[in-house]
Amino acid sequence: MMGQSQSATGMQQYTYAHPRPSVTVDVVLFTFNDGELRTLLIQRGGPPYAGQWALPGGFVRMDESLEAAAQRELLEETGVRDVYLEQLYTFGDPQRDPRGRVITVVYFALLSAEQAARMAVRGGDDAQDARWWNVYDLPDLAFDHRSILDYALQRLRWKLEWTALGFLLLPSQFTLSELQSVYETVLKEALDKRNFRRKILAAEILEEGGGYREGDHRPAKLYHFTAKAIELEQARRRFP
Amino acid sequence: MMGQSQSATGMQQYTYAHPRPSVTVDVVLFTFNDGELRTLLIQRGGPPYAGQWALPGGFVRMDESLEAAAQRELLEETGVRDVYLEQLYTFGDPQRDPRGRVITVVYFALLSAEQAARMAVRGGDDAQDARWWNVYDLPDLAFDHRSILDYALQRLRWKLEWTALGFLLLPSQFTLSELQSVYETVLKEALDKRNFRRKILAAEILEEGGGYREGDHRPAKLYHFTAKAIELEQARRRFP
DNA sequence: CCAAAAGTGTTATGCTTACACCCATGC
DNA sequence: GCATGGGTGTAAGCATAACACTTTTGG
Repeated sequence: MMGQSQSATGMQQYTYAHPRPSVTVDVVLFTFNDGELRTLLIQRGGPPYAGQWALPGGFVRMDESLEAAAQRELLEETGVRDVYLEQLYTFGDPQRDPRGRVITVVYFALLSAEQAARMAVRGGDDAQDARWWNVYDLPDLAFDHRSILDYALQRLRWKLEWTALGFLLLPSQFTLSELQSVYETVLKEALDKRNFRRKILAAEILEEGGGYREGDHRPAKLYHFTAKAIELEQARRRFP
Repeated sequence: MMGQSQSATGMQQYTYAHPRPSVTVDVVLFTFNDGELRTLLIQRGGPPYAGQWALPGGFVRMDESLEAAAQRELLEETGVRDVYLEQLYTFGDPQRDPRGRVITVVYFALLSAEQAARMAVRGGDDAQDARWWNVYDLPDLAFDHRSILDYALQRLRWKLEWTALGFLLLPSQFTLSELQSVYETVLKEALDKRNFRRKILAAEILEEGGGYREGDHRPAKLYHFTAKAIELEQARRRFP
C-alpha cells in the first residue's frame, strides 16, 4: 500500500498506490485587547500569496493527533500553550490551495489577554511576520482564510450567545464592564448593564477577586472565573 | 513537490517528499421507522475487522470536495441522493486505523422514511452486506466507529432539542404523534402532548396535508413540512 | 359499548426585558 | 464640583410547564 525509499540524492520519498491530499491544521486565535476583538495572522514569506496574511498553521505529522498538531503549531508559531482549543470545521475544496489538494482541519482558540501578550510572535519557517489584527479591520487574506475566519467569528458569536465563555478572552482578573464589552464587541449589539450583570452572576462561574481595577474613575470590582466554569458552561449544553 | 509515475507493472504510483495520511469520509445516516431510531451500517468483507459492522464511507478523490465525496459515497453505497447532510467532525487519531494514518471527515445525514426504504442497499467494494440497526442495540463496530456514532447521536439530540428538524426522519406525511415519538425516542424522555403540539405548530413550519392516517383508532391528521422549514429552522440560530 | 389513540385550554411559575438614578473616584 | 464610569431594583410581558377530559374510530 505504501513504500518509503531513499532516492539517489539521499532525499526520502513516500510512494503510494493512490494519490493523497496533504492535510494541514490551521488555528484561528481570538483575544480581546484595548476594546478590540483581535485575531492573530502571519505574513507569508514565499509563494503562493507571498506577503499576504494568513492563519497560523502547518502540516499534520504522521504520528500526532489533529488536536496535538494544532497545539504544536500554536506553540511553534507563537510560544503559547494551554489554550482553550476546539475543532471548528474541515475545509476541503479541491481548489482552495493552488499548489494542490490540501485539506485543512481548522481549530478555534480563545486566549486570555496575558497569553496573547506573553506570545513570542516569531516569524517561523515560511512566516515573515506575525501580528494581531482587529477582526473588523482585516487585510486581504491568503487562500480561503477569509471565509474560514468569517466562519470562526460566527461560531464565536454562537458560543457567546449561549455560554458565558467570553471571559476566556480577557485577562485572568477582569471587571464586569470589561466582560460586557467583550460581549458587545463580539455580538455587535448593546446590552443592558443590569441584565447583563444579573445573568452572568446567576451563572455562578465568577468570583470576586477581592481587588479593584483602579482607574480614572470609581474603581471597579475585579472578578475571575472559577475552576469549574469551563466545564460548567459547556455542560449547559449549548453546542460543543 | 509531487511525482506521478508508471512502475514496471504498469501500476500508477504517487510519490511525495513528505508522508501523507489517507483521507476518508464516513457518513452517519439516521432515520426513524417502526418506532425505532435507526442507523445504516455495512458489514466489512475483508480485513481489518472483517465481518464487523462499520459506517459507510470511503476515500476522498483528489478532485471532489468533502461534501461531494460524502454525497458520492452515499449514492454509491445506498443509492440515495438529496439528503440533509452536514459535516459532523473530523477524527484523526494516529491509531484509529491499523493499516496506517487515516483521517476521516464524518458527515451526518437525516433520511426520510421513504428515502431509507427506497435505498438499494448493496454490498459495494469491500462491503459484504448492509442493513439498518436500532441505534440503541448495535453490534460491535469496526475502528473507532462506535465513538463516532455516539458523537453523532449526541449531535442529533442537540439538533432536536433546539430545532424542529425531527420531521426529516419521518415520511413526507406524518402525524403529530409520530413526530412526538421521534423526539421522545431521540431525547429519551417523555414529552407532554399538548405542549409539544403547541410548540411545533407555533414554529410555523408544518402544514396540514388534508389527509388522515387511518388506523385502528381515531384517524390522525397528516402534516408535512413547508419548503422554507429547513432554512427557517437553521436560521433560528441553534448551532450549525 | 369498550379500548385506544387523537385532540384540545387554562393556570401558575420563572425568565427575560425595559428602564433611571445614586455612588465613588480623579482631576 | 464636575465628569466619568461603577453599581443597583422593580414591574410587565412572555414563554414554559403542569395538568385531565372529550372525541373519534375499529372491533
